[in-house]
Amino acid sequence: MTDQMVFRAISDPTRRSIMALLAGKEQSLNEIVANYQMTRPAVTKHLKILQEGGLISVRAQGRARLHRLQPEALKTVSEWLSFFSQFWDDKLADLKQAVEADDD
Amino acid sequence: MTDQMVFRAISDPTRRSIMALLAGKEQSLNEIVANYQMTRPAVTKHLKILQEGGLISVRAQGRARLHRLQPEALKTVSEWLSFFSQFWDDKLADLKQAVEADDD
DNA sequence: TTGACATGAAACGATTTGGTTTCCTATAAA
DNA sequence: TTTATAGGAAACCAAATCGTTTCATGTCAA
Repeated sequence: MTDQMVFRAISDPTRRSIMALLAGKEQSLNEIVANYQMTRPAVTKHLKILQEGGLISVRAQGRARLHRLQPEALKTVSEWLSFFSQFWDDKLADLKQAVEADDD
Repeated sequence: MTDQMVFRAISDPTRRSIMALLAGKEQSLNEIVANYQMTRPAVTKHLKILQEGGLISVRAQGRARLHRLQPEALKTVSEWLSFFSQFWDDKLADLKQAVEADDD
């Protein structure tokens, strides 16, 4: 579950769409598939890559497997971004730092 | 220069490394190449993809072509992230919104 | 204007990616 | 204990990705 796996996971539009879909509630494979025109195995592969990036978790419930978003994995991206954000918006970067320092 | 091009551009570790390299100062192709073990044409291709994502700009100076980071393009990623950040850190998301609202 | 240097362009190749079809397994319900 | 349903796995394919080598072009300096 390296940093690279996260960046890889979010690079595909279908996967970002699935993340948005799961933001509301956990969903089974078939529920997710219903939102796309691709086949079930194709979606399964996207879910596997999201899982490898730590962006979703899966739990079995009977014969269904429920997929849940794990947004904390996006902190990797957030931290990477914050380095560059100073170049476009110092004010925001400073505030962000302050908040994060306050949290820890 | 769609959103997808930005996500594509940052998905490769070499390209993220080049971005960090250019954060300090603009650099010529050969200067950039000196930092990697791959050939010049390989780096050229990475630079092209970064350009397509709007993440760098290029200007000619004599026979050199200077590459400069355009970090504003990362706002696309930042905005995408902010949607999910509410799920892991409401406080930070709120502050961020407040700052951005103040800026506009 | 010749030579050196910075870059561009084209052709090629191995691997990864994103999709498919087909078949198999496991669980719930009748 | 069948049967329908949810999902997994394997084999395959086209296109994209990331790299290479080779050759061409443009610009500066002597």
